[in-house]
Amino acid sequence: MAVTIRDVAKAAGVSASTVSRALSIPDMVDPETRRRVTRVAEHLGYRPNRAARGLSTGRTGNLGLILPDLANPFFPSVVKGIQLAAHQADYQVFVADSDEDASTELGLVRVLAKQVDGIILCSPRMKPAELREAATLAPVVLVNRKERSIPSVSVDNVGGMRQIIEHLSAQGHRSVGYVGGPRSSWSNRERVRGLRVAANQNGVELVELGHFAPTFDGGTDAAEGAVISGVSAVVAYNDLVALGLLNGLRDRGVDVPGEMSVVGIDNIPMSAMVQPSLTTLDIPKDLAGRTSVDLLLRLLTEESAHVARARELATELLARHTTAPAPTTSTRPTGRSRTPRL
Amino acid sequence: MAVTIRDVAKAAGVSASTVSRALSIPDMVDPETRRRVTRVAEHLGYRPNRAARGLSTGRTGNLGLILPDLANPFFPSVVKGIQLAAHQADYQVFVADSDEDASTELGLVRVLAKQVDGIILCSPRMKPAELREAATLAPVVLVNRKERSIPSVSVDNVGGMRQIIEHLSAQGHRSVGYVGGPRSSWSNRERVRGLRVAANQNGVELVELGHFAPTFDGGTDAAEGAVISGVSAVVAYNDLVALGLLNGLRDRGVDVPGEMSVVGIDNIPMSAMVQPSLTTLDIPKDLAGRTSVDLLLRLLTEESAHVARARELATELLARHTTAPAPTTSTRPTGRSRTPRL
DNA sequence: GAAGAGTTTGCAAACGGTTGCAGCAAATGT
DNA sequence: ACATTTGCTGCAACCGTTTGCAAACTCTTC
Repeated sequence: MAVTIRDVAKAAGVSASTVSRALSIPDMVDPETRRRVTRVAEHLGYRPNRAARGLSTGRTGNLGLILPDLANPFFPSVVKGIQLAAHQADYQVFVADSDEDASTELGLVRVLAKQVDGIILCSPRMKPAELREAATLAPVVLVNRKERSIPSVSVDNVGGMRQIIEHLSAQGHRSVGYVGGPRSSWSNRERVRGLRVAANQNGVELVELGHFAPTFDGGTDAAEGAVISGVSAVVAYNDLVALGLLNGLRDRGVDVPGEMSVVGIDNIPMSAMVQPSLTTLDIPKDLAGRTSVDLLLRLLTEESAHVARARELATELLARHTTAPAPTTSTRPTGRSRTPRL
Repeated sequence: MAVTIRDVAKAAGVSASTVSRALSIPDMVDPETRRRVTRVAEHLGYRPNRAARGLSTGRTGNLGLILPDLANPFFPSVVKGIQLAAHQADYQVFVADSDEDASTELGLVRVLAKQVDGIILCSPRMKPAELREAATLAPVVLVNRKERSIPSVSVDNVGGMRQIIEHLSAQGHRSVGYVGGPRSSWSNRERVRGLRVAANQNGVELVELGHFAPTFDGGTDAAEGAVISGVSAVVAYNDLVALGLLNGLRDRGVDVPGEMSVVGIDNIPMSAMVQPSLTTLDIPKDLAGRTSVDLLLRLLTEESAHVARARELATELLARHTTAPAPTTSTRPTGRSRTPRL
């Protein structure tokens, strides 16, 4: 049916090996033959069968990507970055969504392991032991997470939290709430840690408001607690939560940013569209995707020894319109004060 | 490195063929042998190499999925539906994002064709001739689009548009605007067509406001024209556009739904979160994904002759809070009138 | 007890590539 | 003119499966 290497060989009057070499190790064959072969191949519309090639070389030209939830607007940018970088290197990407279920993820790793050259794993919930098991099944790069001895691309959470706290502190907030994400999430733990350190250093009181689902509804649920706690600003686990929180606050008649400042994390597209637009910590999603592919391919090709195995990306606070100076008892909050930019 | 069928064979004291059969055509081997083989395979952690299997059977166990933009919140649900159905049938999915570029898409089809058993193609922009070319390269199922002779899963756009117009008409709107999507989009053309028919039948004037990018910003851009046109309600090409439009209208001080009603299409998650929540035409995204896999696999296995090749899914109007009775010259719009439900 | 039928198994040839090795011709060295 | 290197090519084995075919064996059946 499809045109094979032997078809090309016959048509060009050479052996299959020569065709193979003409296409993949060009300067091992005579320029004249090479030209003829490539012309014939082109003409016949020959495309090497990657599966077959994979069989003999052990390299499939495929990458696997496992992530918890494609519907979370954080991920599409990452995926796009990954796809872009992969395609440029002539790799295809298998994407698998685990529906936020860590056990499914390990299963997916098992299934994918044999079919790909490496796996990009975005699994905030897997346990360290599981991660290490996964890493034995195939070359793995972790995204948005660090784990001893496994290559990873992560984000400077601590630095990001510092930026957030400093921004709030500079505006006079002395008591800041944190609407936490899932207890089992690695990022969540990192963020709490970063917030504590930064709060401490800036003389700010950090009030942990509990754990919530990393969704819009999770944020809505958190509004009540935020109001009661008496903080003047709240940081949310991510933008989706922050958006829900904004919604919950509005329902309760709390003016943002006049009476309460809100900060998100991720900078998902929606955060700039909403009104007032959300102050948030930008995470370079697309870059993270590209970097992870870059790292993975390096590990596959290079002697893998002397390549930096953990990369940490910088974040940047985008001061938009949900943060403002803390209301004081003496002054009524204006709600129209200009939001300072960093 | 990995354990092969021969390893299992040796360990079980049988030939490779027997192992192969024990696992894939169980009742062709002696129950006793079968038991032994499966036990050994299990114990050794044997997993058949799919690429190798693909080589000899011609079936890869992979499906390709090509779509224009993962970042468009419409698609993740579709992708999830596809993945779910595919995994259940023991297929893996290659996902490729074309960045809204139709020519990239044809290239992707070419690349994927040899590596997958079939392709699910979601390409609003490809020309019919290109689609037909694509369909010659691999079994193809179209999603959200119909094209003579190519199997497809689409949505009842005309019926949906009728629901929208009837809803608006019932509330006294006599002049309805349409914020169009890209000129080259098939769905857009279908929607215009459906709107015209329905408007005609309901004695409603349809004002086409032009073509806009299928994004939030596209919607924002459309606001000015909508206001000027003097319509009392506007239908947007999709929810993203509707959301942008809402934003643009607010900037201009136009009260929704008091002075202007707005209807979206797609029912993306965000549409329920925004305030006021968006009245929109729900498209069964997840179902569309599952159906497309179902159809594709049927075409691959069944004698493919007598399987319905085009499936059309029903839509449902979700009346939320951006639609209300048309303002009249005699009565001032209240803006707080209760939005009727269908 | 031999022939025929039915099971169960193994051999070997694919599937479509890659690659070590050997062969051959031309170029180079002396 | 001969030996040696160099450059290019083909042969054949291999990657891990599946599968047509035939061999071997076990039952029936007459």
